[in-house]
Amino acid sequence: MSHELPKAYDPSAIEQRWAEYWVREKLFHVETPATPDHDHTFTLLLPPPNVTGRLHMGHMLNQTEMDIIVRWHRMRGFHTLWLPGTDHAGIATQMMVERQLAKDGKKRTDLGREKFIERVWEWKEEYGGAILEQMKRLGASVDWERTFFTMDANLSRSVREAFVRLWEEGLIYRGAYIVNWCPRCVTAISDLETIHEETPGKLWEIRYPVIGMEGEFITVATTRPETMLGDTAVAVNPRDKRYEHLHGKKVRLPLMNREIPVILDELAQPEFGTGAVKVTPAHDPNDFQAGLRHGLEQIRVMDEHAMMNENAGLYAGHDRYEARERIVHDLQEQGFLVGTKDYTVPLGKCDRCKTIVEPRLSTQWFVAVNKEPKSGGPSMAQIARDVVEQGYVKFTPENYKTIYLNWMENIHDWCISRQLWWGHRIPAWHCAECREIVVSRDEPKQCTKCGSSHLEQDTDVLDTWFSSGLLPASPFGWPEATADARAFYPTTLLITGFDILFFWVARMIMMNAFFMWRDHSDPSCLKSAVPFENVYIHGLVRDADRQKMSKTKGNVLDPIEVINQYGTDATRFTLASMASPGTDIAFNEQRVEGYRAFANKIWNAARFMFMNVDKLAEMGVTVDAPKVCHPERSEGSLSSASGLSSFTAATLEDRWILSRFNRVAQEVDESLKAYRFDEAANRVYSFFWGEFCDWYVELIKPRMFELESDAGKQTAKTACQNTVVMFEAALRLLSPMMPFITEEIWHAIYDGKPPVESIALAPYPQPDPAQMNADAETEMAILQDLIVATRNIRAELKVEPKVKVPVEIHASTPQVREMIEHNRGALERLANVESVAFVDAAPQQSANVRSTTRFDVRVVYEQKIDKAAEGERLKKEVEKLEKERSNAERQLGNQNFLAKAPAHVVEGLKKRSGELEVLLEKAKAALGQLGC
RNA sequence: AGGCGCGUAGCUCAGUUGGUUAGAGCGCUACCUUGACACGGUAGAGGUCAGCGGUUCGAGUCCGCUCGUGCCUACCA
Repeated sequence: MSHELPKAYDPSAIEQRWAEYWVREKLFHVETPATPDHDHTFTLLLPPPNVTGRLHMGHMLNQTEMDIIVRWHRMRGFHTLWLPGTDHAGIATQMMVERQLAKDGKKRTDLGREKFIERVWEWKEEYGGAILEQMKRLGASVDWERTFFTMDANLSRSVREAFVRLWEEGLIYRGAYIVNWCPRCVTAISDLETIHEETPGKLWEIRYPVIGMEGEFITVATTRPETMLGDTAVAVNPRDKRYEHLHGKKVRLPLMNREIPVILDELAQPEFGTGAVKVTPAHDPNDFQAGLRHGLEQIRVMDEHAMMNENAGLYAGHDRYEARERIVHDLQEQGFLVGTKDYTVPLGKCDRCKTIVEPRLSTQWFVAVNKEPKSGGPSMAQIARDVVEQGYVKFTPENYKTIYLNWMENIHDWCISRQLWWGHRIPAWHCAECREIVVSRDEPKQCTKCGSSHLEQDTDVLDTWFSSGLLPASPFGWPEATADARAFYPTTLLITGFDILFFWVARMIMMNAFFMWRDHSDPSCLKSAVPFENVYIHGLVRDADRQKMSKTKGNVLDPIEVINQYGTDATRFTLASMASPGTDIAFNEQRVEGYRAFANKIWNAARFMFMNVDKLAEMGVTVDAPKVCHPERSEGSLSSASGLSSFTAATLEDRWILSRFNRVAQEVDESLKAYRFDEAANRVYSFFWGEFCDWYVELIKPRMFELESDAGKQTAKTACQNTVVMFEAALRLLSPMMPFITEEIWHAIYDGKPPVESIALAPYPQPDPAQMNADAETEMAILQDLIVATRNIRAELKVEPKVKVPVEIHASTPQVREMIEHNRGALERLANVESVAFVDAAPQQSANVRSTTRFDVRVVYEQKIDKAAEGERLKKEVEKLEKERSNAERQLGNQNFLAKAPAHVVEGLKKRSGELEVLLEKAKAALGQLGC
């Protein structure tokens, strides 16, 4: 093989190419298996981004985590499907197109519903794929062939099916209730889409004169005085003695001059304020309920834009806040305003446009989540609780289980209708003759009640989350029991952010579990009804100062720009290395720089490897590329081998790196099983850089460079072969986290003729206990200590870097001595040592000596040293050792400790105590030698 | 108003069921262009684990309180 990697690592030169290759070759496409095999299938649904979306850091974190898990499973031989799609995003998309129309001075009503929807589809075709294109640059290994859209024909069919079934079960109802209304979006929104913010406001106290009782008033308080125009009663608590004399009376509503009754209702709480409350059934949810209890008239005083309407008397035509000012002014003028207080109100705002929500009486469609279906069985919320309580859906981190159950416990009916045009139109038709509502999967020809053919479809569309709540069953063809559904449902895992836990995760569990459970032939089987078996919830990506990224703050980082600057691999690795469960990520560009350096390190290690392979090739010595088998994907069985069968463990460093690799492979597997992306990333990082590059490569260099004799060439061949084999395996280990650079180097190792089309299809290294070697690790640790100690003395003595020095070594045992003798070359090379001499007695302590329990090493070098600094260093060490020793002595002298602590802890401490004696003695001797 | 979480080196964070010497990256200091890499190498400085009290042979880890800080949920005028 002959390889020419460019001198500098340049991610932009390779990443685009591989991203396109993976898509073009359909490498991550999976067929539907003929026979389902859930134990060896891994399915994951991409939380579908909005068609209006642009990729942000949150997406990138989410997708990096998913891609790592997906690639890891795929390489371990699972039949792996990562299903992508986009969401039609009702309000957001409609707003986008409306804005486009506004540029031509047009409104959607100018076009009419049909033409407008056509425009939205055109928009979607043109711009809707942008975010998916961006995803490709991240290397997301999704099955592009299966990309869905929530308004595709088959998904729309699922939506209609779900709606009709819920209607038939009596779980969908329509009626006039108070809903959260956004006057800017001109639609109802759900409770969840209303965000509450404590906002400073005012509390106005107004007195209503009691009719027939001159000089008598009832004082009420309100934060929204404009609603008083719609008051139809004043409520007092029946137990409230203060108002007993007013029972059955009427009051005159100021400004409107309307007579309204004093009613007795628990709505009014004696402890709060004056104990009397104005009742506005058309503009407040509590008042609405009270209104129903007392048969009060509902007077709407605002229109859908929150402008005061014809019922608002003098104030008609004014905006709600303008009207408020005028009303307060007029009340003051007319002597009805008793007081004004500062007051903090929890204001509801529209999640999308931040407009203050107006509670509004309007006719909407609702899902009764707590109600039992007509044909029997538990409610939707009940099933949603059951599947989680019984562990069929597992949350990581676990505390989200409690949060979820808590929310599910207090869940209210869900308003699912929206007064928009873009979305799934409600499959209900109103009879023009008899007002009957006909709910149907297909457009009905005639009214089921009176037979009239004058039917008009309801104009509302469904909440976007109604359709996404049917994922992942819908793209698999629900309600049909398709082969896809059998093979891939329930999905294995869902990875998402906590911000959509209630919006989406909870609704998916609720809707899927409800329908699948009822579909199931064996209804006791909740296990197979769930939409996914595991949920992993990750944190938020914040800026470097832990601030939430937001457009208004201007601290939003565009992942594509970060990628352009540092490369996708480095950016992915950064996110992975910081993704510790349960915590947010403070995204720091310096960190990305560090991981770009890591990629560069790998790149250069590869160049070193290829340089030597090529040098040998020129001498006629061939180094073979390692053989890698294709994971047996149809079987789904895990490849048990580390892929290191052609590694020759000839020397200590060989045995050591082989052992370390297997141990690291094990740790990475364990980390990923627990979604510890940070641990997995850090393990691979420190292995590749801190062990493979810093030690192994340095240690084998002598073997690589001695090419004079035939024997030398053979030694070099083995060393080189080992490097290639180890490198190749390490690439596979790293590949899920850094798919691009690993793919590039991997193909280079195989000289463009790899055993499979992609490293992503090669087997993931699995730990092999037979290749682990505790002795080699211990010996290597001693050798490393020896080298570091020697370097340490050199630095302390300020030996010129280029000067080689002789050392004397006293080994604690013959075995240690033998090991050092075997590896004296390493010591000479890595610590710049001229010669090694072994001595029988431990050398006298001095600044030239370092001691451990295994060896003493003395550098033979005469140089005036900084006595003060050396003394300082030794004093510190003695202090530290003494403190530790006294701790140990105290513990070991404690009968309770000896009796209660586990044996290995006691043993360990005894051993350490012995070591401390030796080390302390030596350190003290050194200090004495120094004359301190 | 309820609920949850966090506070460990200058910065960003690890620290698994309490167990011997609290770690990493970046930054910092000194030295080094050694035949892959200055996006590099070698050595080093830096922590009373927010504070107080308790449980325990033993606490960064468990419990209580205090201070600081962040988030979620909620129809009280």
